[in-house]
Amino acid sequence: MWSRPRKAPRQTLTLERIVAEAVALLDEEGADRLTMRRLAERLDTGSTTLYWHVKTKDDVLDLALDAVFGEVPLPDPAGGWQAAVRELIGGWRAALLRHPWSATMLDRPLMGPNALERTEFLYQTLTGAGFTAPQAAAYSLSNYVMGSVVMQVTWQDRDDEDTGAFLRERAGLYPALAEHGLDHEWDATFDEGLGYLLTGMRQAGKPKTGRLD
Amino acid sequence: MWSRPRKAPRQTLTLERIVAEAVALLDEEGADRLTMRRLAERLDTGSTTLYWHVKTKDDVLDLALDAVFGEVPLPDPAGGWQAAVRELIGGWRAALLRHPWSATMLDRPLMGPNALERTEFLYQTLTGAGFTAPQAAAYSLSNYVMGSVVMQVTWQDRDDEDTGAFLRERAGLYPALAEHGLDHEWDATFDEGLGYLLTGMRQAGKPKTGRLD
DNA sequence: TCCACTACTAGACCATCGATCCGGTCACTC
DNA sequence: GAGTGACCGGATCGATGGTCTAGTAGTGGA
Repeated sequence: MWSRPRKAPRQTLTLERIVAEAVALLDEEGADRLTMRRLAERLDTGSTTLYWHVKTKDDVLDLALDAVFGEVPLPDPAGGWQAAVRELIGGWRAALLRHPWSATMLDRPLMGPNALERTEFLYQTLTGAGFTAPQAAAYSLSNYVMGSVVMQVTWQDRDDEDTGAFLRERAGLYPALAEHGLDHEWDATFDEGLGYLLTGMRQAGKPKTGRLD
Repeated sequence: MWSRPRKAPRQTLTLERIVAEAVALLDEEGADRLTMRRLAERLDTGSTTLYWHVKTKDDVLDLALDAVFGEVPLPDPAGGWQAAVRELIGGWRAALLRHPWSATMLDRPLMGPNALERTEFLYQTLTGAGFTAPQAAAYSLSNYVMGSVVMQVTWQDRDDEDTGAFLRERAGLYPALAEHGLDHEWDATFDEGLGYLLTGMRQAGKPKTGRLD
């Protein structure tokens, strides 16, 4: 998708409008309700027309997902690498949570310009902090956000009543889970886990470079 | 009479056979090639028949996914909590990677008995290690595995040629990414990130309980 | 011995989807 | 003012998830 050359625009229907409407539709109705027909209808056109601007439906999804990444603010690096990482990752998470459908789509290559820009920022922040091989750190951090969002989106809107009851019924089988796993303070838990990662990264880096704090 | 084919004996089609065949089909052809028709064909029956054993296709997927979790060995807790966690999480990752299609399905509630058993084990290991509130730790760890698998599955089979070329062409835009982000030693990187997490967890727990080592 | 009942199977069918074919229309350019 | 290429859409294709209808084979009861 990203490597294909862009067609010249004309007027009424533009790629931007398509993407914006796709995001709106996804926000309002969810991933499984996005069909080319429905999207076309909202844009007051025929489904065929969309295929002039876009090769497949997957293109629409790729573009919509990258639009979400575009909402992630790039932090000011002046506050130190850990603050920058926290801010970037936090914004990353917030943007994905604002558009819960995006969690279902993280299994596609994030090669859009917005996603790449954020990843590049992460790598630069980490190398700037003294990591000579920032890959593992960047990998851990992005894995952690992705996983967190997928997990939260999967569980938070499901009837907490239902899962709660389900697990409590089986408290005999899963005692620790039933006792500690039910109430979720998503934000706090996320921050705590991010803290673990940053602590570990600081520790691992220190002996080598002495700069990571 | 004698030329008539003997009708297959009773009990030919069981839920177990359906799930096993679904996993095999998913392994061989991938998630998007699993259709009820194809699955029925492989089981030498009609697609309708499947719906006697199963309510929807999602049921098949839920069962198949939980079957993958069933492959994750439960470690021996005797070696200490960190070894147990490493072993559980490593086996978790390995099982998912053996069935790459499973990465696409992590956005559904993992309420199967096999998945729950592993989660319970994780919670028990962590509480046994002295974590009074093991939720954040368990959350971090499972998020990390999930994210790692999704990331690796997304990227490793994609033509490394293509993404490599794509990024190198844009090395001006994404210098740090092009320099450090291309070669992947998946296993080592995963272990390193897991190390960060465990270090962070140890540090965080120590002052409170003094037992986490 | 017969009959009802359960477990199970299949073909035809429905609505819907992504995508394409083919036939247009409109705004520019030469 | 003819032509060209950007743009649009109705009809349609093949495939899918799922249901309806119509069974059949074996089992237990009377």
